[in-house]
Amino acid sequence: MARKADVTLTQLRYFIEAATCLSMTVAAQQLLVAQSAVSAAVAQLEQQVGAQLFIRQRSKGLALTAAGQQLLGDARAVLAGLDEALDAARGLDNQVRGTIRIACFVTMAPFLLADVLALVQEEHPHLEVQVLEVDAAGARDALRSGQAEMVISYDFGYSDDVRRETIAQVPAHVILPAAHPLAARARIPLRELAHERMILLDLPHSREYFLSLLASAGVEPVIRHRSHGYETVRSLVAKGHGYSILNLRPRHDQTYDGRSVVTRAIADDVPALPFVIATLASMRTTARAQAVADAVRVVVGRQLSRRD
Amino acid sequence: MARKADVTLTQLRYFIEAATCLSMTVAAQQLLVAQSAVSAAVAQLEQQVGAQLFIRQRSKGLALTAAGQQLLGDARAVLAGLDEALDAARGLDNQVRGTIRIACFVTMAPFLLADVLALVQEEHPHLEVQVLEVDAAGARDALRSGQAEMVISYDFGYSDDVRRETIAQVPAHVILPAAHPLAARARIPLRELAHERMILLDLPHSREYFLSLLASAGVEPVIRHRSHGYETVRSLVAKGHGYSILNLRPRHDQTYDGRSVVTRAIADDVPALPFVIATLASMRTTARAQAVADAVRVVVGRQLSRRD
DNA sequence: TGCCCTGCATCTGTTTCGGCGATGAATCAC
DNA sequence: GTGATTCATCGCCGAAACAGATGCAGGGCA
Repeated sequence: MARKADVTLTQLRYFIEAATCLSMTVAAQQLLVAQSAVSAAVAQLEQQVGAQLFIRQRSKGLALTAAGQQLLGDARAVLAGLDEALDAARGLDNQVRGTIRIACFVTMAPFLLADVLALVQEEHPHLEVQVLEVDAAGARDALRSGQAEMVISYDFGYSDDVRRETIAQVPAHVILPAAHPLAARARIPLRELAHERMILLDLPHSREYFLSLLASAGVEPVIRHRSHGYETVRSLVAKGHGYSILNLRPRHDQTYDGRSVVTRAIADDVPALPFVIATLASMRTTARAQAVADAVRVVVGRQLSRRD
Repeated sequence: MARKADVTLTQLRYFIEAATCLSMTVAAQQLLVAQSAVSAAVAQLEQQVGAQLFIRQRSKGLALTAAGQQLLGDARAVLAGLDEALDAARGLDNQVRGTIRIACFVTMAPFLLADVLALVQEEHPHLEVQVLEVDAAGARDALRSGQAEMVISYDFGYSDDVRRETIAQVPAHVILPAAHPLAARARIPLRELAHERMILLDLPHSREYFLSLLASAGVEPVIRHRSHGYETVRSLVAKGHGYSILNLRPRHDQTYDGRSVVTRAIADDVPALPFVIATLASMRTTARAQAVADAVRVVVGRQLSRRD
């Protein structure tokens, strides 16, 4: 006996139409196929189901058997369910609702997420955003594994299979203890830092970036401390342990432990960090991702204009 | 954009297997097809759905996108629903449950139905029998149109597309008013009825049968009354309006209006009426029909043995 | 850094399957 | 009987699916 697994959607569709019209000839016209196709499809379906579905009344139409009646209803339900499932899968790409998972580079999170999430919620109340805070390696993994549909980060030399949209350029700056002699200068040449002690924000890609800035000015830094934590670095600097180089810049200079840092521009012509929204090149951009990207652009634009 | 109507069950099955294995290569082995087939099927499905379902991680497996997650669950549900529907359609042919519609020749109904229905209900509590009382033409129509899956009747010269199983032979007999001179005879030669007045049970096939019996004895009957009703014929006979010829024979000779008839065998060697169970030759006999047929055989067997 | 292994995509030749059109068989209406 | 209707069947064809080989990219390892 033929296995039910071999039943075809076409067979079901032809059967439904034939059962609806109670005529294979009419059904064939409706379906824009030859009558023989309908006849063959129904015959196959009957064989595979193992039950007679129609009673053939020569020169009259068809009549449904009990099994046919039963299958007609069920088959309609199955096809409707399939359509619904496909629409749902489609809809997930095209509607700004449901859930989107994104990743955000850890140091950026406190600067952006609150505003971005608020803006998205305002614009698209039915879209829920789940955020993963990641480092450079984590960003790549999150994209690849599908854990995150998009990543907010710097441009960590992503491979070609990652699509990047640059939102802004974030210049590096120097932070110093308030009492530091160099704090008197408006702009600090990196060369001047050669013999100062440095507090390094020690994150995978950031680390190499900071060191490359100094190297381009011929400076090999004296690294006094390393930390994964952005605020930890600031407090170490404020306490007088050394200077640091950072990109994002809080709106104030206070630290958690009540001190403060001073922020100074870099006099050298050094590259800023590209702030990007990264997605997989192999994935079509969904409307949901676009909505979040829009919010990020707006928030970043606001923060840049405030700083001027 | 490709229409969702072109989605194939094979595509769904391959997709589900690939999503389950998180690998097209493994899925292909499970499915006993080439890896290229799975790859192509998934690619087509993605195109037709209009959404990306997998994230391809070279040299690693696959990861499901949000749309893929969604579709995986829905597709499984659809396939399960389809299997269920096919099983249901199949089951209707193989299980003795649900509903069966049969037809019964009108004059037989009061002799058989009560016992048959009781027996079926006893043997198969989950099987409901719906009965249509029909004449000879109605029996044929009921079969053809699917209104009845089987018919209990005499053999009305059904065409070849009707399968007949003969259950019994029902001999014709003569009924007379109690006071009739011929009532003294144990067996009555038809020739003796030549000048008697006849009450004809006037039903399509029965009519021709009764007249053919008389004709075979060279008798052209004097028809005094015709009636479609079996009991009407009996009461007319009891009242003395004439004689009649019938086949089935009540267990008593009383009539509704308090009179009685006498029943006498026919002396001539005339053909009995074949009592048959008729079904469409083009339909496989279902277990349900078989169950009812069994009950009919038992009931008819009982009634014949009682009469001896 | 170079090599191998893995895993998906793609290409090519082959086969299978579904559909078309014509024909046949059975029935009904006239 | 004749024509019309309706479904089944047959031969042919084209498109689609498949298998197998190859290509390509990334990860792991030495």
